[in-house]
Amino acid sequence: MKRAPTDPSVSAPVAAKRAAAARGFASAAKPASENEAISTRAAKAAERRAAIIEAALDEFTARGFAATRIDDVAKRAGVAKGTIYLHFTDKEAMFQELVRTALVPTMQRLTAQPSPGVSARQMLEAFADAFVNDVAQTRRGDILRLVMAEGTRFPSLAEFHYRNVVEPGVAGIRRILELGVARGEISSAALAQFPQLAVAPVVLSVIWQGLFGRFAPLDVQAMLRAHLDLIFGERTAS
Amino acid sequence: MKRAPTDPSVSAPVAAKRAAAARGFASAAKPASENEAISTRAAKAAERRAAIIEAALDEFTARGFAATRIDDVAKRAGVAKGTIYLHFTDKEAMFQELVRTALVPTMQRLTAQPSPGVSARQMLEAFADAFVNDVAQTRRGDILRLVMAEGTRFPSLAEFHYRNVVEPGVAGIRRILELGVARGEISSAALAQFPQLAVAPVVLSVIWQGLFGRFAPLDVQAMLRAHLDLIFGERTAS
Amino acid sequence: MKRAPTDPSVSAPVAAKRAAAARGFASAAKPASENEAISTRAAKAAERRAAIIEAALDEFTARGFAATRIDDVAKRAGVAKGTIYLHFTDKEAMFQELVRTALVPTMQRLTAQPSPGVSARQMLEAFADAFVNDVAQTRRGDILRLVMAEGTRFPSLAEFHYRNVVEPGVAGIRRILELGVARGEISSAALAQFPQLAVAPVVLSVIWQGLFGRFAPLDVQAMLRAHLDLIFGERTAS
Amino acid sequence: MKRAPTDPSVSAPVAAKRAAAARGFASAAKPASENEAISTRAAKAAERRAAIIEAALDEFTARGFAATRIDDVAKRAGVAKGTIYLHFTDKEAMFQELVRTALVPTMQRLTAQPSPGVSARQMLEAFADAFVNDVAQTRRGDILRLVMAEGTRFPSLAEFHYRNVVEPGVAGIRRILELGVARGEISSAALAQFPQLAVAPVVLSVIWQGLFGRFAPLDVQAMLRAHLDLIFGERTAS
DNA sequence: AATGAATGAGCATTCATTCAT
DNA sequence: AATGAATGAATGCTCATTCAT
Repeated sequence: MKRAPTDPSVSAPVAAKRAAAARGFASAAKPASENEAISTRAAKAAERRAAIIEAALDEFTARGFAATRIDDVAKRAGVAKGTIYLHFTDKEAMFQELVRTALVPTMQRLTAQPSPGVSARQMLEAFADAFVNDVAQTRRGDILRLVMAEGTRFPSLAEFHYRNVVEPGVAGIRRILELGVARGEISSAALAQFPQLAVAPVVLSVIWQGLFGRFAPLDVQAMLRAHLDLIFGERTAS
Repeated sequence: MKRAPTDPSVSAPVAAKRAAAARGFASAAKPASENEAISTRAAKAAERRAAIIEAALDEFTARGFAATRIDDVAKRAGVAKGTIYLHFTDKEAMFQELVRTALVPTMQRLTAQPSPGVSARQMLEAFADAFVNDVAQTRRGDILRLVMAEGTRFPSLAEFHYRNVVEPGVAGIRRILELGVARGEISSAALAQFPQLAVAPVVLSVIWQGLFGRFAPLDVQAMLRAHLDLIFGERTAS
Repeated sequence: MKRAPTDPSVSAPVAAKRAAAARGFASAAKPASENEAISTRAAKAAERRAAIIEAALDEFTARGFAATRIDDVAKRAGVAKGTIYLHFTDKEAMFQELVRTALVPTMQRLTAQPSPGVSARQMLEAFADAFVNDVAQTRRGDILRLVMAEGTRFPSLAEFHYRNVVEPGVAGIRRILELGVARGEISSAALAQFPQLAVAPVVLSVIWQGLFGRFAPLDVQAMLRAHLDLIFGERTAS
Repeated sequence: MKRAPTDPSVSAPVAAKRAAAARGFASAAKPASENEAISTRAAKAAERRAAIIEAALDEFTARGFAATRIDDVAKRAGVAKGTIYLHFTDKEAMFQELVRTALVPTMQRLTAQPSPGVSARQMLEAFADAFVNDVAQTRRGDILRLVMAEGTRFPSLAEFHYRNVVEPGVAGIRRILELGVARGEISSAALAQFPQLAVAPVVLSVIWQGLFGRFAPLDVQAMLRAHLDLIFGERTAS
């Protein structure tokens, strides 16, 4: 099994710059210093940390936990190997810390409070669209895949995601489904008992694209729409 | 990440014996000699090979490819390390060889020819039952999970499974769905366009049980039944 | 360093046959049984032993001691690995036994009694010709090279060759040189003190051809003749 | 073949110190900093590299390429195994790199421009003396032996030495011989056609001392002098 | 804080030797 | 005697982690 560079087009320093501007993932670490010109020690440290996180995610999603080398993460982040250990106690801590925080905000947004006057179908459509736009087509999809792939080896990680991503997500979906049943939009009461059924195509799409996307890509959006038709009992034209 | 024995209750010799009786995986290698007492060289070799396969599957499913040590496979199989290299050229060949062949026969059986006079619902029910009995509750479920987890790192493996497991499986399901639509059992024509929707809960269940089964087990059978109700438009009692 | 087959054109069975007919090296082992048709156990064993010796020499000269694999010797000899251990206690014993006996008879012939009425020059010419024909152009040259290459690591082997090949050889040459001096053929008396000087070009040629022969072959015969001219004080035409 | 320490009298730290003072081999790496007390990172690295080179030469010359263990080189150099891989990509690269550079400067000096007003005999005498002092009696002699022993297995190494050591050396000797012929010092014109004849005793001495030096040492200096007498046609007193 | 050279435990693979058949 | 499957010690190389600068 040869080892290939994850992204040879990105040189280390460029990667560092790009990483410094990482959206979302490490925003908490960089307190948006009052002035861009001001570059305090703390700001620099935050930048570095963000670069490391960015690089680590790239490597971990591309290679998995075991096959990722700290050396490569460091190179990609544009820092020295030792620097990583100033931010993370060890490789596993880095992995778990990164993967833990990477999805929570997104999932919280995805399963946010439904607006009152909206139909269940519209809610699920919004959810599906958000998933396609914010997860399936971004690096978050890779992270989701990573959690599924490595979760078995990191029980605490799996449980963390269950508590913070899956459970709330399923609960949110269930609320929507119950609303749909209550309003008569959905005829199958069993669906609310297994909200997983509503999410299953999302899980499948993540796996599918990761394994087969290269040669047999799936039109996730269309599939999710067909799924909603199924749930809401609408007969689609053949 | 501390390394723990995958199954400390099984001593090496016992493992070897158990392996000798391995169901399915290496059956081709042991031609069921006329008499059990007969123990030819070939039979012994087949036994050993079966033991290695068994052990390797245990270790690979428990730890993943990278974290599995040949030494542990050997110990678990009750053979010396060198013996493994009499049967497989290297670790990766062993991994791919095992995982490639492990699912194909089962999947072929699962998606076999539907009996003529049977309803689409019955067919899918049979499929769901077979999956629960032969995959979800056996080691094949672990292997399926393993393919999902490592497939990204082994493109040829992913493609092999696509061609030999996924594509035929999806095609089989599609035929059933089309039959259902033709017979009026299924109202949603879009389903036949995305047979993946019919299989999605199966994929979800594999992932779910692998990650969360320990603390939040899923009643896969019940879920699949609910899913069929959804597909066939039957309103289940709440 | 990739490992390449020493002689891919020779298949194992053919090699065995050819080995069975090995000239010289193992003749002592095959007592020329009364009748060729008779193939006693002993004769078969001798044949096998000869095949092993032949194969071992091929491999050892091609790869050196450390890089030669018993497995390859067995394959080349057309016998099973275990069979080798019926004839030799271990790899080193095989190596030493082979290399020890391979040169002695030849060297004895090369330094045999000088015919009485022959000039010193003629004697040395005969020696040079014999060396070129029987050593430089045959596998014995490889063996000589092998001894030079591995001798440092096998002190007893080096000493054996000193006692049985070098010492007698040098003594023989010295006798010839003294004869030449006594007869007035040779003017330099110092030569007889260092008979090694007379043999030095022979040693050089073995090394040279082994290392550089591929791209810078040496005309050994011509060089040896020039050397004789030097020794016997004849001025060669430019 | 029992494995014995090459030089048990030298403890690791001592070896490192000694290596730091290695003559010639790694001189380029240590830029002779202004003050001996100054110990920059670069200097330390150079020291380490020199220690590794020294140790590796010891081991390689004592055991040959295949039988040398990286572990032993590391121990002897007083560094950890991994450190070696910071300086050389792998064992073969280390071997070739060391052996390639070890002889070139010496050989260049040996075959340097002859002073104009000097006789051919004096030139060859200077060459012989330099060889005895700088090669035969130093570790360079071992390296030369090593090249002869392993050259067959490393064609590129053999060719490198041919181009950089042998070819220029032979050319230099040839020039001297031609000068001698032109001046009437040398009567045999054939000698200039085979300058190898002038070097042959040098080659023989390297081999001889390596194989038989322990129990039958050769007075190389005297032999080379006798050889010069032979070349220049002087009759030595018996 | 940052660096990156140094460390050494860890692991895949090889191969001489043994021994049951 | 002959076989070749099985063994397991040996060894090259990797890479997470440490620490002197």
